[in-house]
Amino acid sequence: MKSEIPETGVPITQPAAGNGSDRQEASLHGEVLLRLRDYVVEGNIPEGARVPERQLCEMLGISRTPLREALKVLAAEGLIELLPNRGARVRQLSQRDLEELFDVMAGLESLAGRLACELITDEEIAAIERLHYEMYGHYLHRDMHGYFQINQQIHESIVAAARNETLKTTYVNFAGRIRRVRYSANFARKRQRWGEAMREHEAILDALRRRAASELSDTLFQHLRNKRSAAIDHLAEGQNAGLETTPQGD
Amino acid sequence: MKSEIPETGVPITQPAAGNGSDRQEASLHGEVLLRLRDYVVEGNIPEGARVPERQLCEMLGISRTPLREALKVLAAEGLIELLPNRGARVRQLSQRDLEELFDVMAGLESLAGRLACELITDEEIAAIERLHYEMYGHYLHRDMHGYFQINQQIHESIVAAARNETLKTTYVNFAGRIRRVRYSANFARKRQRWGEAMREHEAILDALRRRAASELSDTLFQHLRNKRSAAIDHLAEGQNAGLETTPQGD
DNA sequence: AATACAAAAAATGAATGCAAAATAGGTTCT
DNA sequence: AGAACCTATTTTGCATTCATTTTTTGTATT
Repeated sequence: MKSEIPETGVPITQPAAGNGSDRQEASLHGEVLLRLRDYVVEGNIPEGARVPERQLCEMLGISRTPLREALKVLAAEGLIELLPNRGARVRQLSQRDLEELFDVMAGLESLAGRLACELITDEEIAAIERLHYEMYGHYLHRDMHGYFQINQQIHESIVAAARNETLKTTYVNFAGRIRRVRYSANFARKRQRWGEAMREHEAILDALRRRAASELSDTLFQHLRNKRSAAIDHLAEGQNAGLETTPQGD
Repeated sequence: MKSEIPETGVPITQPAAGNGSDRQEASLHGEVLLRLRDYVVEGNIPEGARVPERQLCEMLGISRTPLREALKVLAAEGLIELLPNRGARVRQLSQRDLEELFDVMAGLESLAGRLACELITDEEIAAIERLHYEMYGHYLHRDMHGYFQINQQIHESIVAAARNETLKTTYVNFAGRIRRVRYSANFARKRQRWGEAMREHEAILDALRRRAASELSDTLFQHLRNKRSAAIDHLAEGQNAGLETTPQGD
């Protein structure tokens, strides 16, 4: 097997019928775009692997026209790259690329926190506090999966509280790019970072309660920066060790 | 004239030949994308105007396939929107959309400033200082155009100093979305904001010299926030007064 | 005259077809 | 045997064609 994509394809038989997912998209192009984006984000295609259009068409059960449109969009989103006359391949992210991505994410969350301070309600803060304590429970039980999930919910809640759809969309886009790597490399937070991260989260909550915009902005940025270091370190180790990809991992 | 696009089209006769612009793009799709993006950003198509594919094809001298690919990408970039079976139209930005865009821009620049503090050289700071004094000259001479131009250069310099290509790309994308509106509405900074803006710029420079990351982040954000208010106010006035579009303005 | 309906025209979404480029495979030459 | 070259196959980029859907135009009815 020389970097061929695995065939996990379920053809798009019923474009807008009940297919488990709640999103509906009238056009074939849109459906293909959603499917293909997930497919790439979930790490089903090895990095840098060449992706013959034909094969994807068969996998999705469509012709090349809508597929190529979707590929162009995914390229614009930064998930894949299109080499002239040489097809699409999954974008290979260098360590530097990842650092950049993490920093932009940090900036976006930092912005989200700043904006959130302006209009967030007591109820929203209370909801985040509940999540925080729930997460603390997972921390005490050393339940990494649960912890990670709630952690993500907290960050999403802050972004939601910013009340800025443009920001949210951008945030989701970048999160997808990173998630691809996360899926592929299956990296998790280092155990030793846990306590630190919990303390940072408490500082975040504290600043949020006081609606201290600048302070929250700083705290969030620093928190994400620390995350970045842990992730990059872990990834570097994995790369050196020739880590195999684990598509379904989480 | 019922919102038809004006015909300013120069067909793409020589895809990669010396066409004034320094960018070269091998594929027809890429060329079309660049041309069309500029065309939209420069405000050549009225907001919300329907854009018949056929007409654009004739204007660019190509078939519908590469054009449609480009349209999909522009839609993904947020410049136009594609209504199912009803064609593409230039995305109409509500006042809320603009506020969101400005805030995201503010967040990105704020991030840029924060990152810039980490690695910016004395030479880069000196260059920005020179720009600052040049801008001050324009301010004294009440040369709004010159002022505006240098102002933009300063902000771009800060983004460049962040040494983050991902951030820069995102920044340019959002700047384009706003620029479209700027071109169309031809809004300029209010005179009364000038003095204020100059003082803010001095504070920015000051924080930059001291590499005070958090402070610079705050100052930049606040500066952009103030810009936002001025722009939104101006735009609201213009809309109420039924301001006509001035594509070539600047 | 205004509304409702129906047919025609046009525009969109997607599939197919075709030429050019790239890759693969085989052959020749050193 | 290995490198260079040439041919065949595959793949890509774009144009064209076809089927739907939308929009327009025309007609009939109240």
